[in-house]
Amino acid sequence: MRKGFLTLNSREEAKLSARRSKGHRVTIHDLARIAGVSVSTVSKALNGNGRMAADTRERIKSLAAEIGFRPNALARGLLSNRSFTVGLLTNDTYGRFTLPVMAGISEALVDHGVSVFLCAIEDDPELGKVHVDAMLDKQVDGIIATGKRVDRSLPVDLAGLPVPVVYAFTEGEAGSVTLTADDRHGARLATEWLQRIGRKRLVHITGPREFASAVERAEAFREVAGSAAPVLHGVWSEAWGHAAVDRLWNEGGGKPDGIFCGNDQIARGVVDALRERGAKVPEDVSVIGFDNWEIMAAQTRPPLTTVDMNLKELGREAGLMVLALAEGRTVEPGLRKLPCKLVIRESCGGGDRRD
Amino acid sequence: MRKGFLTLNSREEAKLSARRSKGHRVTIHDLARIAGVSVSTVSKALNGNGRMAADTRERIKSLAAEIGFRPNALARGLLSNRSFTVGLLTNDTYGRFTLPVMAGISEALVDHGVSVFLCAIEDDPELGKVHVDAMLDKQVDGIIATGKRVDRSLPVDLAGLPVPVVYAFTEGEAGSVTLTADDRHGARLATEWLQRIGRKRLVHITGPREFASAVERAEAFREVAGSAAPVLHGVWSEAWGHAAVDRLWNEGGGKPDGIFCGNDQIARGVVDALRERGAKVPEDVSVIGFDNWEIMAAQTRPPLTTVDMNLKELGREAGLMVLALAEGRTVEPGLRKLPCKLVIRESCGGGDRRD
DNA sequence: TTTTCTTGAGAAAACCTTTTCTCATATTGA
DNA sequence: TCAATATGAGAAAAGGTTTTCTCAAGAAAA
Repeated sequence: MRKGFLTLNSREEAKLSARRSKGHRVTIHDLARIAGVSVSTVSKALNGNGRMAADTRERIKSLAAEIGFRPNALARGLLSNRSFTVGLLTNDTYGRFTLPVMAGISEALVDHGVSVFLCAIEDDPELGKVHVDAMLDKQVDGIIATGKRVDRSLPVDLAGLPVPVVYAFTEGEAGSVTLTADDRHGARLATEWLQRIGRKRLVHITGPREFASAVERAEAFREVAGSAAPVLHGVWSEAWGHAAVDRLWNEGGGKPDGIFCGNDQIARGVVDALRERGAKVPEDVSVIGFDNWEIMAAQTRPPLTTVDMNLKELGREAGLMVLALAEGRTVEPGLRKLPCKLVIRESCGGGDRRD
Repeated sequence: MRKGFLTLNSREEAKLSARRSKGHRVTIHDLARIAGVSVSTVSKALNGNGRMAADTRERIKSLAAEIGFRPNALARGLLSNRSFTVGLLTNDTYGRFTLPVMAGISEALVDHGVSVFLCAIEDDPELGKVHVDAMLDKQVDGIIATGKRVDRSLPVDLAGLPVPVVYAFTEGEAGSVTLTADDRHGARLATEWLQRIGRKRLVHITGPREFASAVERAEAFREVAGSAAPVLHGVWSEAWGHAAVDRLWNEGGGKPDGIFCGNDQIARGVVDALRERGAKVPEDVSVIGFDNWEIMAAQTRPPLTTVDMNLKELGREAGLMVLALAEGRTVEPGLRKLPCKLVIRESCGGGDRRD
C-alpha cells in the first residue's frame, strides 16, 4: 500500500515546511520518515551501497529529489575525514597573475564537489598563520599556495602540515610539489617567432635581474638569438620600455628590427616610443610582449603579439594535484614547468605565416 | 600528584605522535586522557564555560597549547549550526573591480574566524547552481554576491535560499541587502574639484549609456558643471578617450580646460591625445579619471588624479553584513551607496589646494 | 514439512564537540 | 555531629551521516 506513491501527503508536507521555516534543513531522518524506511536504508539507497530492492531504491531517490534533500557535508566530512574543501593561499590580491590561476583551480575542483577557501594574506606572516590555522580547523583536504613571483615564497611556513600542499606560481620548499610556467619555453617561442618572420637584429628589453623570470627568459632569448644579442634589464614598466627604445636609438649602431619584451607593459612603452620616433610597428620593427594581459595587450595600437603563460591551465593542474594528494594518490614531487603559448596579434606582422 | 605537571610524559607523547603519523589529528579525547580529566571538563575549560577550579582550567589550557589541540570545526559546526564559512559568488574572475572587494571581505571576516569560499561562475547559470548547491551542502553561514557591473545581476537566483545573501557591486533582487559605490558622489567630487582649481569649461567623456554607472555619473556631472556641459558617451576604452579628444578639437568652439573621464583607461587615452596635440596636462587642461586603477593611473604620464570607489572598504562592509545576518542580527535591507574618495596625483594640478 | 540459502532492511556504532544534567565530595552553619 | 549548601567534575545526549553487523522473512532445496 505504501509502495509506489510518489507525492507527499499533506501531513508530511506540513511537517516538512514547519521544520524548514524554523531554519532547519531537511535531514536524512526526515526523508526516512517520509519514505517509511530507516535512515540506513535511505543512505544506502542514495549512495548506491548495500543490497536492496530496485524499486525501493528508486522510490527513495525520487522522493529525495522531490523534497530537495542534500546531505550535510559537515556530518559527512566528520565521518569520512574528507571535507571536500581546499584552501587557496595568496599574497597577490590585486595581481593579474593569480587571478587566472585561482579561476583555473576553482573550475577544476568544482567538478569534484570541492570548494575553495580564498585566503588573501598580503605579505603578513601573522595573517598567514591565522588563515592557515582557520583552514586546518575546517579540515581542508589540502592547500594550494600561489603568489605574484615565481622566485619568492609566501611569508608562511607550510612544511609539515597535516595536509598536502601544492605550490603554483610561487616558490615551495625543497621536495615539494611545485608548478610554474616555463619561462624559457615562452622566451624561445617568442624569439623563434621573430626569426621565423625574418627578423635578424633582435633585442630583449625586460625587468630587473633580481627576478628569476627575467633572467631565465633572457638566457633563453640568447640561446636562440645568439649570445651577442643585447639584453636590457630595467623595471617592469611602460616607462622603462619607452626609455629603453630611446637608449637604443640614441646610441650609434644598427637599430633592432625585432624586440622581445619581458612583459606587456614594457612592450606597450616600446611600441609607443617607436611610433613617436616614426618607426612603424610591425612594418619596420616587430614587437612581442609577455603575459598576454588582455586589457593591455589588446588595447595597444597595434594589438600586441605576446606570450601567454597558460595560467588558468596551471591553476587547473594545481587543483587536480592537491585533489590527487588528498585522495592518497601519489604525485611526483619537484618543480614542473608548464609550456607557454604564443598569441598572435598585430605587433609582429607575419600572422599569415602561422602554422 | 597529577596536578601541576605541565610537560607530557614519554608514553603519552609516543601515543600522540603515533596517532598523528597515522593522519589523525589530536582530538579533545586525547587531550582529556593526557590531562586526566573528562572531555566535558576539557571543553568547558577551553571555552570558558562551566564551573571549575581555576588551576584545573589553566592546566588544561596550557596542555592544549602544548600539544597544539585545535577543535574540529566540522564537529563544532554540526552542533552549533554555524560553519564559520561564507560563500563569495562572482562572475568577474579577471576583473579589477571584484578583486579589492574580495580582499576586503576576506580581511574583514578572518578576524571573526570565518573563511570565504571563492566561487567563480563566469556567466554560466549551470555553474552558478553547482557552486551554490556545493556551498549550501557545506552549510555556509551566508553568501555574498559580487560582479563586474552594478546594474546587472548574476546568472543565478539567490532569492529564497536558507541563508542570508548580501549583494556587493552587483544587482540584487527587490528587498535585498545591496551595497555599491556612490557613482554620483564620485562624479561630484571630481567635477567640484575641477571647478575648485579654477577650471571653467568642463567636459565629461565616458562609457556607454547602457551602463547605469555612466548615466549616473553623467547626471551628477551636469548637476555640478551645469546642464549645458557636454557629455560624450562612447566605450570604456583608451581608444575612445583618444577619439573623443580628436572630436572636441576638430569641431569648432571653445576647447575644454577640464575633462572628467568615466574611467582611467579613457583618461589615459585623453591624456595621450592631448599630448599629441600639444596641449599640456595639467597646465592647459586638467584631466580626472575614475576607478583609481593603480597600474593604469600611476603609470600614465602625468599620473592620473582619479576617483577611488573604496572597493575594499565596500567588501569589508559586505563581509560584516553577512556576518551580522548570519548571527541573527537584523540589517536594514535596501541599496546602500558608499562614498568615493578623490586621489590627487598630477593630471589636474592644484595638488597644493587640497584641504 | 524441515532445513538451508538469499534477500531486504533495520539497529547501532562511529566521527568530534558542546551542553545540560547529575552526582560525589568538601565546606559551611546549626 | 548532622543537615544543608557550594563546588568541581563526569555521564550522556545531541548534531547528521555512513557503514558494519544482525536479523527476519521468504524462497529454494531436501
